Amino acid sequence: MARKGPESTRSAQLLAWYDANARVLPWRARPGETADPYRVWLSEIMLQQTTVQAVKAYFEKFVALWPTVSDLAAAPLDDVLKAWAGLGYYARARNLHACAKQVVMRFGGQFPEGEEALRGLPGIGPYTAGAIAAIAFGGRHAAVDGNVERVISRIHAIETPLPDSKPEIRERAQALVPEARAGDFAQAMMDLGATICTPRDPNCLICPWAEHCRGRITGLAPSLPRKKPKKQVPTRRGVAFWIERADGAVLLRRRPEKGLLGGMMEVPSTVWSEAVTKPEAQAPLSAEWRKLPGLVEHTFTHFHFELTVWMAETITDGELRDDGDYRWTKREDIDGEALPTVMRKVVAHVLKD
DNA sequence: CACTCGTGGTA
DNA sequence: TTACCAAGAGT
Repeated sequence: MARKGPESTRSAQLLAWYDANARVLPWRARPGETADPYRVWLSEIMLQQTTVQAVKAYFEKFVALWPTVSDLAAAPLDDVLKAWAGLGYYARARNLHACAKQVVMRFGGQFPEGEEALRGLPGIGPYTAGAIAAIAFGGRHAAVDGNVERVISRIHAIETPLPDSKPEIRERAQALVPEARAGDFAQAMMDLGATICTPRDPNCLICPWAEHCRGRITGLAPSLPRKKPKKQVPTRRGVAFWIERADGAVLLRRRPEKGLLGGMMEVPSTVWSEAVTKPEAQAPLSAEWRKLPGLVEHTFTHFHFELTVWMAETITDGELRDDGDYRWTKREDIDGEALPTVMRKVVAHVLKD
């Protein structure tokens, strides 16, 4: 048998560090426990571009509501969207539900073990496929997320900016994955990135890889990985229409399946653009409008948003101008609706007066 | 490949 | 306040 290379030495060092420092997380199997692929998958979807802290409560809620993938697959999509409301990136919730149904229909309720098969399921991309294959099934796969990109960029002092450096990073990450304990190794890499090899001010003094980290040795570590500059975000504006019926119910509308906040509920609003012209012509119905003072502000990933609120009361509900997916919701039921955060801000803005 | 797609925390 | 960032995927 060939002598083991430097990669296996480094893998062993990191696993030893992990055994002593692993974080305890709700979705993570304790030492000796068998990983539950459903919990691994659910957590990985929720953790996409989302902090551990934000995910914890949602993860607990989901496993309480739906303990198995079959339970989740059997739930109405709207219930899933309601439970996901506030977590963001709502395409994940729709793909989560679609994926659960496929796992039941195509795989008898058991997640496939292969990275390739996992990659073909909705919402599972290169990172998540590798993570599930390694963590849930022990396959020798790298799970290359933002943490791993940072760690690998630093130990090899890769100065090529992202995303151009992705192929090299993936290659170097895969070379480090040990024959055994690939799942622990994947989680160790992420723990290292989250607790020591942090974006700002990395703590190289206690890093298990400090000795041979090219980034630390050259002094480049804190400035890595380099990234291509991103364009600045524009501002969009709109008007939301808060319409109350005589019995106190409020008019809500479901957004289109695709696009921003797809499938979620909203307080009916105009188009969102730089300048809104003739808001009253875009209202769901004709009414005497009262403009609420103040603004609802919200920042999305790629634009800032300023929403003003117009209010009106109506006697009947048979005068809607279009055949949009409207629903009258009682005031006390609004909190339970699938409202994204920006729309909850609208509700709070109206109710505070 | 560049862009779209949320939210909350931090310096 | 602004900017960046966090276990990315889909188009």
